[in-house]
Amino acid sequence: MDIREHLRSGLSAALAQVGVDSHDLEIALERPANRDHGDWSSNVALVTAKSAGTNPRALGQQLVDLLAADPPPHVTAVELAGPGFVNFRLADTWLHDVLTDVLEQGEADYARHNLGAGARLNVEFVSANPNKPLHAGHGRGACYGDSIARLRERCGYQVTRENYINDRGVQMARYGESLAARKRGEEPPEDGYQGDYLIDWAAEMPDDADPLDWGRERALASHRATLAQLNVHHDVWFSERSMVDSGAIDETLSDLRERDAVFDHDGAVWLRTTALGDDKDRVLVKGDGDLTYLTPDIAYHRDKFSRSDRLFNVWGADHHGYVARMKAAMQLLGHDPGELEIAITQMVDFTRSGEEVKMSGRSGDFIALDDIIAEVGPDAARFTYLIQSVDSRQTFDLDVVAEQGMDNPVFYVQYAHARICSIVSRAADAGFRPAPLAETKIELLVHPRELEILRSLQELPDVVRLACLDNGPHRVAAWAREQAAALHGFYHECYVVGDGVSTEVTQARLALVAASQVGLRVALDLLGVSAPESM
RNA sequence: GCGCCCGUAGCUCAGCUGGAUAGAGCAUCUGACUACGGAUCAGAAGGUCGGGAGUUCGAAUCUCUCCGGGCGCGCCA
Repeated sequence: MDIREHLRSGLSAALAQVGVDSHDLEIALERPANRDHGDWSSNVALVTAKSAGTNPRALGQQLVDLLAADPPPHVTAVELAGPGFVNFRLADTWLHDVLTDVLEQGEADYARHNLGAGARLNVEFVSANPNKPLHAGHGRGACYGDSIARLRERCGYQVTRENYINDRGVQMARYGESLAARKRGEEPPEDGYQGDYLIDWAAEMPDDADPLDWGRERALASHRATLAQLNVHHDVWFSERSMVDSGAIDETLSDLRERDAVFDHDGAVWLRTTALGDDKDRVLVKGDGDLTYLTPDIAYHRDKFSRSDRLFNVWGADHHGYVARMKAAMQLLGHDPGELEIAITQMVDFTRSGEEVKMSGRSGDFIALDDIIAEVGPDAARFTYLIQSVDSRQTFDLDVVAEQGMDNPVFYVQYAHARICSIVSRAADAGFRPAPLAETKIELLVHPRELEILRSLQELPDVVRLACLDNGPHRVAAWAREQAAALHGFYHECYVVGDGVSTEVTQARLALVAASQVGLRVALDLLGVSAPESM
């Protein structure tokens, strides 16, 4: 049971005794940054003093006196501090409860939540054009989208990972022409695709193949292989072209027409998005009868909604301007725009030896995602993409990330996991077998290093919940680093197996490292990074 | 001009639904194994949280404004 439940009910009862109604109040409890302020602290007195017609310190003192007279479990002291904080000091036993929780719930259930209540969530990410290999910039969205999916799965959503294939329209026609030209040994057309990869692909292409169809499959095979290296696997690859054949696009247009969401003007068909927060109305069908890019996109989102309760899109920074129109379009189709979440990932810069590595979309002059993975390895690539908030522009230093040393947090975390495996196997060699928790004297865990591991583990459920709520997997990466630091520090000061260590302490510490391992495995899995047993 | 993101230690970044003395890694300096992997650990130093104003018991966090950087603002995709 979460210690905060105990403290909350104690505070709630005390508030009732002094005549403050706390029923509709979420009593905040936090771990003070400063240890001198105790193990847990509440600001209820500061928050409620005004409405109670008193001042925070006076109210706080009343609460402290009541709580001290009848302390909640584990509480050894209750103190008033600062402007009116109620601070709790706890016996180490509260952390021993954390150990029990972690080991009883295990990797499968610790830090699992039910925020989604089983709702079907469609997470669409990557969705790169099927006419070139994935480039380094795609890596961020790929790893982010996949970790979002993992977080949501752990938090009670039924997730579908989806990749949209823009396989219709002029850019695909140009791609087919470029591929055919390369096949003939010619340069691609001026408005075609210039990248060297086309030379290789053309060489692979059978003489009788349709360049567009074959080229589409070739590009998708390339995407699939690259993503697989990053441990990213989509459940659905959804073709834009399929919506022409299925009539989904026409259906969408008539649906919008029936809802009076479109109007005709200057020979084009317009969507009324201004009424819903967009800058201007948007053309769906151009004067020449062609569709704009927006129309299939709307049809696609309409289709996703037909099979999902909620949608989550990962878009690059260059697409943030389309958020308002897509939300407006969904609203015009009768959906709650709040059920469509769109995350924007800021751009990534690559440096090597401090020098910027140039990327330009023109003439296919880009760093291939494959090359990044080959240079730094899949785990380092994933961890690096994910350790930073996607709201910030990222600088990805290839030298630093490729280094298998201290500059590189992924190895630091993985090493902590490998080290635990090593300890366990060492203990096994010395004749120690994992004992049932009931027979383990976990109350022997009193060293500050031991308790630090447990404090950190106690935070993991909160970290996972928050990371899910604010779509920030980087929080999990930061936690993993902290847990690893706690483990390494423990390792140096507390021997698990050794001449001066009693059997009981060895058993207790084996339980402790097992719990740390559970936490590390949960975190690494959410990040899609492997947890090696040796390195 | 309008919209979104960012501005925190020398560098790369956390912290942002308000909490007490603003954190981590790297870099710099000083230390630590005759027992579990030194890819480790301990310590030191390092700050006008871009500037200003406001909200209040309290602001890196919320509001306004200004400055600086990035990305967008098509009957292109």
